Amino acid sequence: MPGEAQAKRVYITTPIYYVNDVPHLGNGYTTIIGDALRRYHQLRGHDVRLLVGTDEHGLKLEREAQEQGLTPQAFVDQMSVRFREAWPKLLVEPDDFIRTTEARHESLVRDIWQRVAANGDLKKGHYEDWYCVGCESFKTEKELLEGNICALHKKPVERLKEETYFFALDQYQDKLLDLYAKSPSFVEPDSRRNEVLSFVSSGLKPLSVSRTSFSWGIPVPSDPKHVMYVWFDALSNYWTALGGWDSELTKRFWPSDPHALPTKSDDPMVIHLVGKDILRFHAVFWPAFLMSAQMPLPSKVYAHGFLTVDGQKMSKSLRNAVDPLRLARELPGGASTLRYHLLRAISFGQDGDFDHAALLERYNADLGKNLGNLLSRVLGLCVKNTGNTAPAFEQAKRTDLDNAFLKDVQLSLAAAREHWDAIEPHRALEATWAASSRANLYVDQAAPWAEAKKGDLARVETILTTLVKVLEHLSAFIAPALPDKANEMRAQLGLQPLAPALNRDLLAIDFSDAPARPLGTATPLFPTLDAAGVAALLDSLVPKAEPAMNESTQPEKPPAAALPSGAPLSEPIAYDQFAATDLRIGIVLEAEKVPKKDKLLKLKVDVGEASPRQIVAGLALSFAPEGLVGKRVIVVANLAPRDFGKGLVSHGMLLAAGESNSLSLATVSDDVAPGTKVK
RNA sequence: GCCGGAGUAGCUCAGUUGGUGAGAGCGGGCGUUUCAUACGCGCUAGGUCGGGGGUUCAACUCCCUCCUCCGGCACCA
Repeated sequence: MPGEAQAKRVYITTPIYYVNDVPHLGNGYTTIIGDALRRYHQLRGHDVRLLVGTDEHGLKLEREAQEQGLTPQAFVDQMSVRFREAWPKLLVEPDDFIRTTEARHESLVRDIWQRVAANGDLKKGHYEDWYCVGCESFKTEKELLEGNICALHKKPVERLKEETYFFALDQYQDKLLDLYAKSPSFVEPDSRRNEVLSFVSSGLKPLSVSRTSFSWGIPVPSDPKHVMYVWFDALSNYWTALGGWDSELTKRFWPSDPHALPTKSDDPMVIHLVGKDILRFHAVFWPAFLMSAQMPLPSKVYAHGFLTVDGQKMSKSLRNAVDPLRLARELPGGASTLRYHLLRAISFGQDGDFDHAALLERYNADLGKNLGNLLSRVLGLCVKNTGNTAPAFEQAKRTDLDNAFLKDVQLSLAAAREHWDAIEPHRALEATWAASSRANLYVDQAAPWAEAKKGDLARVETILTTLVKVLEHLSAFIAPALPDKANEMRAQLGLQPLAPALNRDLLAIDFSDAPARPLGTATPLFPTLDAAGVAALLDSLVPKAEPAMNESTQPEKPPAAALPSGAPLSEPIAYDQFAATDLRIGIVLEAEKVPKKDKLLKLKVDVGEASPRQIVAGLALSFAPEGLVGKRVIVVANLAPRDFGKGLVSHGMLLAAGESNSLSLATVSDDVAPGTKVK
């Protein structure tokens, strides 16, 4: 459209999902939000782009491929397809799908790396620490659970020592704080912003950004025995997917000024949607990388919460049991119903509960009764009274009742737009449905059937055309959440499908006069479910309760297998060094939880001495205190006392092995006396 | 333990700079209309606004304190 102002530009990204995972409700949720926002902006006539993709590098995938006898590339190829094919089934239509193994990505990541290096922010050094294959990252000991278990993946970490490049993250502490201060909406919601703030304020350390211990990654330019740390690689996708330095898309969708704040109004809005678990990478590392490379920053990192399912934590098993694709197939109203519920029921940004019963209630109440039935009754009235046409819509014919109705609708829909702009889908939909409720009220107030009985056809026509006009608007306003249903609704209203175009606002509220026009054929848009139908669906869709104990007391148990075979052994030691450790058999006499310390138990242990010792151990996630009493344990008896503050001192430690939440205490048979030496 | 957030009707939550009798949606109960997908509309919640103190003419809204929940950090040598 020549001559028109440039459309507002919006670039929305979801995380690229690690291909070892599958599309599940959690990442489906993020992706649906992204698509709903994309559709909203598209309807407003904005220049919008949605990027999704897959993260395909790392040790974990290299090993997985090996186990399956595939090359890494072949393995990730087959895995990536699952995501690519999943999203359209949720009515998600991304503009691009980036894979970190694509050449277009790799070459540009190398460019970024070189700019960061040129800026003097990459230094070679050595790193030795625990490494979690699941996270693709080193863990400080403080981040690990009892028994060197990764807190996120509940799997044992490995001891790795290797040459690595360090990124000078510490040099960016002040600049990041400055960014958060000057651009308060860079991280949202506020509670997450505070967390980021406190993390950065507490001090940043250089960040290890390369590996030499595996090869499935992007080689470091000029030092190809290193591959890039997976986050350096992965985060860059948001930018590389646009095509790089001088590409058309980069100019359109990435801000141009590396020194400007990301809120400059004439720049494109770059919105990263992320789960709260990966906020730090996006809100700290990513802008620091970009600053170092002297590249412009995104506008906003929005971290949403986690979902529980029917009030329960989404464990691995549940996560697999709640399959969004299956819901999209089996729910009445299909993917749109799922989308609507996710967008409407969960306050975006907060943790939320995905409740199957609430979903069906909402389907019946909001979709079936409130909106679906409204459409049905209005169209039915039109068939009976106006020859299935929408009569001319004319201001002059309207009464106060009609105008009050339109005024309220106008207010609600305007509010809905504002809420979409503010990334508050739940509020936007609430406001949209307020307009629908208002229309139901108006039908009753205006009572066109009564006017028809009186023979006042002109009045009937005015009422019905007013309703049809509002339904037209509703059909567009529901489209971000319920794209297919929006167009079905429009077909019934005798309208063409929504056809977004740049600078054309399809969510404009237009109550200007319009001529009469024919309507389409009415058919229930959202057939309501009766009680039996609800029960049957619930029975089929709700994951069956775990047969064993409930989740909270018995967290998911990784396989009993210990460290992966690749774990390097520690350096050999002489016998004397071992002998210096005085291991004794002890019997637990008392055990209690240490208040305010998640993981600590305070024990009284008889190690054959005059009086029992107090030992503080990080066992609380695995053992109920009372379950330990009477157990024989192996105690490191000559360990220096350790003070936990407030007079809580530990005299020794216990040997334990296994998984974080299901630790196994090293023990001996019952006939060994306390104090017996172990060697 | 430190930092942050939150505790308001059965459920999910709104409640602006402190001020007329504390709200919405859903569910439940009662009533009612008949155009409609047994759908709509109206009425109905006797809630100590987590507990306790305080400031004030006046506090859900400010201060202190305690409790609980949720995050983040810390805590297992």
